[in-house]
Amino acid sequence: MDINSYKSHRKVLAAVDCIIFGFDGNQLKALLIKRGFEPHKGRWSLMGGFIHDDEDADRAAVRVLNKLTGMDNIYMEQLHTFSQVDRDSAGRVISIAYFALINIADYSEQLQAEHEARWFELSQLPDLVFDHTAMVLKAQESLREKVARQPIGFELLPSKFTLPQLQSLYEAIYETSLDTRNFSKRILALGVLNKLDEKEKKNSRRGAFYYVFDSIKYKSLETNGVRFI
Amino acid sequence: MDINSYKSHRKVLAAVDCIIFGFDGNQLKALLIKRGFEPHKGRWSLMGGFIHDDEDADRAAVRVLNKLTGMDNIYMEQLHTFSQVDRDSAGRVISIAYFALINIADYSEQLQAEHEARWFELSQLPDLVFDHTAMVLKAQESLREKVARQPIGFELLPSKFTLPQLQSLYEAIYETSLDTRNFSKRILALGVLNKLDEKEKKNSRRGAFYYVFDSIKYKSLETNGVRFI
DNA sequence: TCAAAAGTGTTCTAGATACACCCATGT
DNA sequence: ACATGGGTGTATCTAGAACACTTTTGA
Repeated sequence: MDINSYKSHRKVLAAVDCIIFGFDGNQLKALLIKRGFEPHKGRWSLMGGFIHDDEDADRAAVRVLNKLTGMDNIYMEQLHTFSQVDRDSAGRVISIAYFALINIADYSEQLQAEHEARWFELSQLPDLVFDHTAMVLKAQESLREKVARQPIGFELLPSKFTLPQLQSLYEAIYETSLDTRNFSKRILALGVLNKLDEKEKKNSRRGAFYYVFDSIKYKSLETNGVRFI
Repeated sequence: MDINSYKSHRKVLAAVDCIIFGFDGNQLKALLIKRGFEPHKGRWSLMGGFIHDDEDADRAAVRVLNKLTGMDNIYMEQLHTFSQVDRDSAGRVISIAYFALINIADYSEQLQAEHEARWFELSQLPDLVFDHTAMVLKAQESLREKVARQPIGFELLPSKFTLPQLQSLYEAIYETSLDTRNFSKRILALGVLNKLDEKEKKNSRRGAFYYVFDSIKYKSLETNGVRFI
């Protein structure tokens, strides 16, 4: 704080916007809504909301996400604050952007309909209001950095998943292709996956074994940080 | 944005606070000021200020930093936004924190006196107002992550510097000690340093050669990212 | 029996680490 | 001559990259 009186400074509206990532087994996607009010009513937008008097930005982001998805305990982290003077055409609003990772299959069709929400491939985003496109791009960049060092990629998958699914998630995030042998070696060497007896049979005749986390080792990786890719 | 009218939401004050890192050749330090106004007048604090109507947070941070140091073109990046409801005892203020890297030798004694500013070792910070201690800790963490992948460590040094100085900078940032041979091998292998004929003779009888960046290769590292450590 | 995805091992290479002595110079 | 910090090379180890075939099973 510099100059004396707090009173001599104009206040601003403070909002949060959520970049919600999901993975459909194949593509990395972002959840967008049709904006329900002016300005730009009817255009595609990130889900967002103003910060209330009695909550900080983190709680506002959780509230906003919960409103759209009905979900709690979602992985979410603050991304960046966007504060261009004219970013919102309706007045001075600074927005604290968050990104969230959810298991796309858990997302209720009903809520989706209610909010006119839709999953978009990142390579095929529609025109977005304000600076929301920049937010999504920045979130994607940050996701790539994060997911290489913290075990958060799993947040995008169901609790049981197969190695081919996990590999395909990493391939989608990095827009690259990985060697199956090296991938499974490295991931299994981390010792955070437990193999189940059960197989997933939708994708192949042979079927692929399901895995789940060893949540104890998983936590220790979370605090220490590791190279996943 | 969620619920309709922008008008139904209370506005907040928006500020920036700067964590200013400097390196004295030995220790990594942060620049703090004696707060000149209430609340908490006279206590140690980060340099900060409110965001003006006609500027975004980045520009506010540059302005605030310039006011304290007289410097321009300083490396600075947004760190995190702090928005706890009661973080500022004088009212609702959200603060967008930035960290800056400066060459400590460039910082004018005169301005230091004017603002009652002082460099503090990170391990010996005084009590700080509000959540400023948390800001410094987060900045330190972020600096460590950043400096390993981007060639920003150099911002803390004079334009001519010696290998022992550079090594000692990395040792200070990571609070570790590095092998001299391996360090010089790796750094020189990056090909971003040019050796001068001149020697720095203050620290030893023999003297250590000065180096400067090869700014062209340096830029390409900046965009691509590399492992420095 | 065949199509389609799952699963698995070895070699090679490059980068990281460990490690110790001589050099230059001012006093 | 000696004390102090500067500068350099080699051997070893480890993690990552490259690479192709066999297995399973439903249709």
